[in-house]
Amino acid sequence: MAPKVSEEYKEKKRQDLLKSAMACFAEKGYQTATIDDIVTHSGMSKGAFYNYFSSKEEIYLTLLKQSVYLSFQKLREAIQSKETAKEKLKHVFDIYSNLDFTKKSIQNHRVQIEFWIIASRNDNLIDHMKTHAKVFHDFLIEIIEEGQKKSEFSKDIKSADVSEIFWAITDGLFLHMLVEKDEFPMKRLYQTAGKMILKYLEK
Amino acid sequence: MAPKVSEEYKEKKRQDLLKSAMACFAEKGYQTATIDDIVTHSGMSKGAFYNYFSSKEEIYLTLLKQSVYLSFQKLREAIQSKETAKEKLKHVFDIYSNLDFTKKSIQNHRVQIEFWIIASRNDNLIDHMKTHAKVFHDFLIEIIEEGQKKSEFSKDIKSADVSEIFWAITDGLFLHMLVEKDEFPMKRLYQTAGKMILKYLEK
Amino acid sequence: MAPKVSEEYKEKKRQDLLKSAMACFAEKGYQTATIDDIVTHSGMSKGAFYNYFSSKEEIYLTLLKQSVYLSFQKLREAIQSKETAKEKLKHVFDIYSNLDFTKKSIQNHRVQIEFWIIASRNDNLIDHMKTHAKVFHDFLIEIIEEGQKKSEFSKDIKSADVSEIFWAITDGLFLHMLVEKDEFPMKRLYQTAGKMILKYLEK
Amino acid sequence: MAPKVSEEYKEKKRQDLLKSAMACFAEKGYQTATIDDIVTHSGMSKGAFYNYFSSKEEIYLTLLKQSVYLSFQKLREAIQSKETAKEKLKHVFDIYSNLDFTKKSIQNHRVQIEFWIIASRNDNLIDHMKTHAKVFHDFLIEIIEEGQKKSEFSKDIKSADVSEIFWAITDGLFLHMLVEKDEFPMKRLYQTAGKMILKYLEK
DNA sequence: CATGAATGAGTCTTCATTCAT
DNA sequence: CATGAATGAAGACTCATTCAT
Repeated sequence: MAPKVSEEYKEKKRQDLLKSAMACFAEKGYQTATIDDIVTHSGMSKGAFYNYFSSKEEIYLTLLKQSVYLSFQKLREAIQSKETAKEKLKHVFDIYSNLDFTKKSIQNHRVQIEFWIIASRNDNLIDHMKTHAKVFHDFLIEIIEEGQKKSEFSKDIKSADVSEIFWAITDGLFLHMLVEKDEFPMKRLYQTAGKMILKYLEK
Repeated sequence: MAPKVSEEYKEKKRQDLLKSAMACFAEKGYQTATIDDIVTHSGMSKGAFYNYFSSKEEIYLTLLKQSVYLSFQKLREAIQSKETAKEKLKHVFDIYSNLDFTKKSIQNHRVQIEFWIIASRNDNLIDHMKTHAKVFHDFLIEIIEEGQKKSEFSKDIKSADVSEIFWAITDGLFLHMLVEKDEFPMKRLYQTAGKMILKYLEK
Repeated sequence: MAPKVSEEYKEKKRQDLLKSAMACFAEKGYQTATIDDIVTHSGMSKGAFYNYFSSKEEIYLTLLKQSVYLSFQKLREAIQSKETAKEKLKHVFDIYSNLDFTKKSIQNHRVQIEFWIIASRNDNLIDHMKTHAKVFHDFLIEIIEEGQKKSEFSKDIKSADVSEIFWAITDGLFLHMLVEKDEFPMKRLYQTAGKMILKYLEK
Repeated sequence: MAPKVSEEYKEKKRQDLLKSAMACFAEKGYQTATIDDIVTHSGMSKGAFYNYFSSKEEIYLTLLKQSVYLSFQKLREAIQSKETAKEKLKHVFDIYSNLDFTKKSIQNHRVQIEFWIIASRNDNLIDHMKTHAKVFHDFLIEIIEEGQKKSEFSKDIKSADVSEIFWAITDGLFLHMLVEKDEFPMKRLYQTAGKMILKYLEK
């Protein structure tokens, strides 16, 4: 027999909880945010929460998987129209430097970085983290190696290292932005970093 | 009334507690590490702890202030002997790329990054953090501008931005190392980043 | 308004729920088994459950009343063909010593004993329990006194006490069997107990 | 350095908690009695409880071990002065039939029997239970076999079976007493059971 | 009647902090 | 000053029961 509420209804509630959880984890951090915070934020009851997620940890992980997945999807799509490796790379820099650095967006990044630290203390989560990191890492390596094949970029350069440095800059800048907030010239810094990397890649 | 114990004795106990606290916060994180963990690690009693620090938060803050201060001192001393700005900069890269990436060292960095996140949620701590960041930031700006004055580096470049990117790379790489652990070629990555920055700075 | 479904249909569902409840209470105990366990086991919905029983307690009580009733019916029927009191008594011993000590049967006994304990804490249930106990108790007393009248058994013996001891042995052995499980020589023990009682009853 | 409170003080508190726990488990049962019930009964705080026992389960187990141990100690001591096996056995019957069937004593037995059921659902506890049961079981077997050696008792009888039946009667009678309460002629029943067993053992 | 999502009081457990000794 | 037992507020999670659909 069909369930009394539609799947869309349930999915919406689930997403509401995820949104509330993101807001709470961002504001207070994983440990400090409570289930009560989340359900109060979402207007649901505690019991309802546990109908959708089995634990605080589970919603946290779901949140992370989802947001990482979504941001990677966007990245991949954005690149498709570009021809040369250099253009692709530039576009990646553009995307990151044009992110809306609204409060909400910043908070998402805070959750991501916090997770990185939490994961580093937990063997189960580490694998999870590595897998996600690899997706982004490989994505950039692919572009760089394409550029090397097409002789846009120097062949003497280790693509993996440049990719690693790019993501380090990304995470490092976000980390700093968390503290510096409004005064942080994220856009300009990102573009500068882009130039720096391109200059290094070019022969 | 004359104090019953010498100041040195008290200072030693304080330092013991700080060391234990660092070990515990590094291993478990600020929220997860308990006062019990710290006093057990240090061999003292809970009562003793509260004679030296008024709260868990206080020892955490003290720790951070102290450890940042120590690492900056080392940095400043290390470059004194160098002549040119380029040499100084290279030396900074060298220092970071030759850090001992032992478990203990990694854990200290984890504490630092975690603090960055915690601070970002607390207006009182943010100022604190900014002040500390500024010390490192200014240190690098000074070197870069010296290089620009001496025409070692291009004058078209914003020194503050390069400094910011350098510290972003530093924090970003440490963040990634936390997860990748032993397999992470920190040294090579640091040297690559150094080359990248130098190439960008040079005319 | 005419009922929408037949009485048989409703009774069938009720019995299904009772069976499921017995299985769950047996497996997990009254407190630990949940309504969810019961409805999952029966394939019904929680709402359906509450159409047939007003509470967890109610289904529990219903179960107990029913199962005690059933087992007594069997006992009474089994005796009818026997002539002498001694034969009747022996047959009771036989019936119990030949019960199938399958997992399911053991679990039923567990439920019975557990109910005994739960009832002992609740004045309403105690009367209930006493009434049921009395049925079994009187049944045995009747046989023994018949034997005394017919001079099969010694008249110096208090029939009620022997009956009480018989049921104590029965419940005690089942209790021990719950723990000893497969290794428990229930059949032999029951027969030994039977001989012991008969020897005592005989002049 | 010496602890600030004596070991006796701590042991007393521990025993207070055990007493309170026994009272609460007896009154409400393991599942229904709460930590709050126990600490309220003992006049301590919830936190204090967890200084002495790590969980509700732990205090429950401790309680069981202790009370079983104590009652067995008493039993063994009581026997020592007796010469013949028959006298020993009679004395065991006497001890049980002269137990004070006060409310408190009855409640202890309720806890014991309830534990038997709980243990039967948990593989870890079952072994525990078997071990305890064996102590009592072996104790009786020893006496019976001594009587067989000395020709006080028939050699055709399986000592283990008689022992098993004795303990079954004991537990069975206690179970029934829980429900019948004051009206239950425990003493007389126990003596009757004793005669029954002795008659069976004698040649 | 059936469904199963929602409710929220109730439970165990943790832990920063206090304070009598 | 040192000790560590005591405190109790707070938090994650459960589950019998209700009720809108």
